Amino acid sequence: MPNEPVTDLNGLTEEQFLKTYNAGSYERPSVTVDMLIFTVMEQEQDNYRKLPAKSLQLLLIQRGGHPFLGQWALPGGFVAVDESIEDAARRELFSETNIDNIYMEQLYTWGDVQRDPRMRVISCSYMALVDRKTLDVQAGDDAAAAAWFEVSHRMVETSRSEQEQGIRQETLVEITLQNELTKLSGVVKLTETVHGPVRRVHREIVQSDGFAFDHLLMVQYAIERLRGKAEYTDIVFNLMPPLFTLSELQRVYEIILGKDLLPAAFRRKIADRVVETEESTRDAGHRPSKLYRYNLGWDLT
Amino acid sequence: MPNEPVTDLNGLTEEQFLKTYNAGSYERPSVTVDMLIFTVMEQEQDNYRKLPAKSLQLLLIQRGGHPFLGQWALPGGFVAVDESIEDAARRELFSETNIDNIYMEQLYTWGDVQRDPRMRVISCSYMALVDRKTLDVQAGDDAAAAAWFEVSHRMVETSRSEQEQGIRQETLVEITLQNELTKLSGVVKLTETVHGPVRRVHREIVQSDGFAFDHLLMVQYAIERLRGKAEYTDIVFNLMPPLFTLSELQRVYEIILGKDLLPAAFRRKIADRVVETEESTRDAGHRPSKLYRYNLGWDLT
DNA sequence: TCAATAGTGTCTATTAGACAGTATACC
DNA sequence: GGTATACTGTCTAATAGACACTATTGA
Repeated sequence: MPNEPVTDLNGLTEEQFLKTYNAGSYERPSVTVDMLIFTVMEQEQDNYRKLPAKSLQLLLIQRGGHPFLGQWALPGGFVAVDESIEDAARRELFSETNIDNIYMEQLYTWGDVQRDPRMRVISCSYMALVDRKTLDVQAGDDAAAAAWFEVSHRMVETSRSEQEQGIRQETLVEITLQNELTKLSGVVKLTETVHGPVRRVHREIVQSDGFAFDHLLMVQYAIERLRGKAEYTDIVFNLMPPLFTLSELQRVYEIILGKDLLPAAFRRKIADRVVETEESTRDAGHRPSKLYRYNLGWDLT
Repeated sequence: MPNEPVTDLNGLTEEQFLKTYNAGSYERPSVTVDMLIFTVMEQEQDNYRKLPAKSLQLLLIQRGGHPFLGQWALPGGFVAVDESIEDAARRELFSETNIDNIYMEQLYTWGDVQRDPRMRVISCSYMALVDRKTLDVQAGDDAAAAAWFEVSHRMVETSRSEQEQGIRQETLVEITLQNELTKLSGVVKLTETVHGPVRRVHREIVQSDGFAFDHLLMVQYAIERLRGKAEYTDIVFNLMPPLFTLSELQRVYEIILGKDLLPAAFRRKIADRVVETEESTRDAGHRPSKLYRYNLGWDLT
């Protein structure tokens, strides 16, 4: 006994409605994805004894056309109408790295009206984390002017003012991206207003040298998120190779958190996220170190 | 001494390029915002001594046309081409609540191809938190079929399987929204896969009774985020009136976190986020309670 | 007086921070 | 042997959990 189908004010059933539906021709924004692909690289060491220094790296692409010709931008592209946003992001990610199964998460959707001088473009940003060793197997590849840049950032100034309605705090964050050939830098102003319990953060580019679009904001946001998540998730392990020493792991945490950690406390804390293997490092100018791997599902029931 | 302007392969400067730029006429998705507006309400109490019970509430709107005619959906609307996403969200928020300066944060952007049966629609979801007392001043207003629903959710089943490549864990979350007139319920399946350190979460509606579109997923996601943020931010204070007792505050935390807290420990923890006032409650059938207000900028330098 | 909530003191368990001290390969 | 890193033991400080206890109002 079939139900009577629901009809709307025009007496149409849902099926009839959809058949005759006309999407209209009003103006729509374009939608893109922008990828923040991070990895950790080791620098060469002169002293055979010392461990190689590590640094956080970000993949950028040099623009070959207007606007922002010659400047550096995040890899990305348009989302097709018959493709989900996540699929578009994975497509871009794969085309840059040639690897599958990379950690990726949606970060934020940037929707200011004037963020692209050509037309209205809304951009959904994704952060991806890759282990450099896996990446080495097959990298470089196509993407003409893609390059890795060492990421560094620091707070250069903070000012605070109390107003009738609340508090306003401004922080300037200087972000530098550099490699052997190029050095890019810019400053993002974070304005935090507290009005009652309502906190609002506003980001603004106050100085930018070589960055296309609003991508500097995305970089700042991504670093902030990476830092935050490093403290309460296992996100950092996505930057590690399958086998690693606890010192290496600690270095990566230190780079991301921007502070030194005490070995004893660090080891205690990550003890159950990690499994010791039989293998160890060799040929270092010092005591060898046990290699560990990530403990799959340590936190699941 | 002006720099030589950069020209592209066609010999155009950026200015010339933008003047002649043609956005093309390929198909674009529509972009909407969907608002998750939460508040906390008090139920009437029969026993004059007892404190009124509180519950988390979400604002929904009953659809007056196809598709999903008669079902309930999150308030929302299209983002105009000359309006930022955030402006669109604030516009929607204001049109539902008639108040300004409400806490609002971007949650997630939903981009599956088939999420709207009419056409390709990408939706950016925002969560807003309002104190019910402020809201009472002027609410109800226009929005024909808007109504508050009590939100409850519980895990109904968890299963776990180990595969060659990693671990897969499925959790069913039952979400119920109800008020005096209507009871909606649905089940969301969360699939968490761990493959190496790469964790991925997939959400899927497995049963839905009265919810339009994929809005049940948004509700589940928002609850998860609210819970998470309650633990490490002051987000909860956005649900409180300007003056509140510590017991009231504790109840709201308990509702959101889904567990009971010990008064002594709770008071210690929030002690410096809060300022005692001269006022206290009266006419309760028991010892009166000091009223507190949020301590603006307690964490800023 | 008593029901119901408000609020405090204190013991214990757990976790984080600090730092000294031992261990070990390789040139 | 000396250098640079690997790793552990233990004291202390800070924080969270548990729970008993006292305080205060209005019907």
